[in-house]
Amino acid sequence: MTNGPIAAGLPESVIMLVFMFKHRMVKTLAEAGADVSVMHVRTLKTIACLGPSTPAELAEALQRDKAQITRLVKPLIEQSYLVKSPHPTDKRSHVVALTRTGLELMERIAKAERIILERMTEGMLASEIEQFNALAVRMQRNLADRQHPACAPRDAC
Amino acid sequence: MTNGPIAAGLPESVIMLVFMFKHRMVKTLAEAGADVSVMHVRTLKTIACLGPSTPAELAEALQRDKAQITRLVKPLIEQSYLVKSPHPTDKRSHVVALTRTGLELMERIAKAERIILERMTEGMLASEIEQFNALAVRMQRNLADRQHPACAPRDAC
DNA sequence: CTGATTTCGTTGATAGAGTCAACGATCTGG
DNA sequence: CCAGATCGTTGACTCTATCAACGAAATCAG
Repeated sequence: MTNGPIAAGLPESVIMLVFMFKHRMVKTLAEAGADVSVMHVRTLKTIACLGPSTPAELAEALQRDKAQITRLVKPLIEQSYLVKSPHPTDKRSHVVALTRTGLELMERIAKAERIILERMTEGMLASEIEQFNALAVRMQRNLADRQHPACAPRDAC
Repeated sequence: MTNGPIAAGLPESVIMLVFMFKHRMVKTLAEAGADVSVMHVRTLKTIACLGPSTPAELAEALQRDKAQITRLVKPLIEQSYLVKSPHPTDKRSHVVALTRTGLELMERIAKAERIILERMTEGMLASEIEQFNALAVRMQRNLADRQHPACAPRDAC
């Protein structure tokens, strides 16, 4: 029934990895003078990936509470990285889309993130990186709530 | 100079994986009636690994601010999972150690965590799990601050 | 030894991240 | 049309994280 011995350090190593990655991102963003947090960056990336989106769509894609989406999007609109337009068919809702400024910010961020990723994967084969990513996705899907269709596997962008 | 194309989804997949793992841990801990957070669990595990430790040692092992260690340890002492004893040679410091109650809690937590890990690694080969873990450790070390000796690679327990 | 500096853990302040409950507005199905 | 579901927002709260300042103790220089 089991998969044999499970590496006890598995959670630790990944938690630490993510912590360090976020840590570097925060520092890099601060140095770049971008007044956004890691979650703001993930929000922007998700919108770049999905196209103009409703808060509900972002909440599903990021697996976050809709309340948090509201609070993430607000400063991004204030800083003109996003624009809010009324939803075409549902007056309760609206869609947020990247502005030109938002796209420019994302380009700067992508450049910074690329440097971090290159350092992170230093000395690793492309095939190793690819496999690591694939395994992360598999485990993520294994942990997803199977009862809840919204948590079904999503394709990368 | 580069490693070729870097999977753009790498940060996303790992961030999401860690988020989901923590999410399950929080739920599991609540169900088990353990009034501790994920960081509390990591603190206990670190002490179990290192043995009786000073806050400074925990801060280094967990890569967290010493202030946060103070705040993590406090409720664990209040709940009698840890005991604080004076440091043998340094009157400024002290050591925290697991109590019998703390060890019992850790056993319960280990059992719960094992279930999560089995689900997470469902359908994966032991070799895949092992390799994933090894790659995570390598990337974590690549990101560690090389100037700062405290961030040097640590052996697992 | 003595004084200057450093280090130890604690505390306060602040910010980010995440969750839950409630609400008004709107949509939808009967 | 009306009852119930859904949308985004807000309030309140917890956990996580960081930085600066502090008293106490250790250490180092002279």
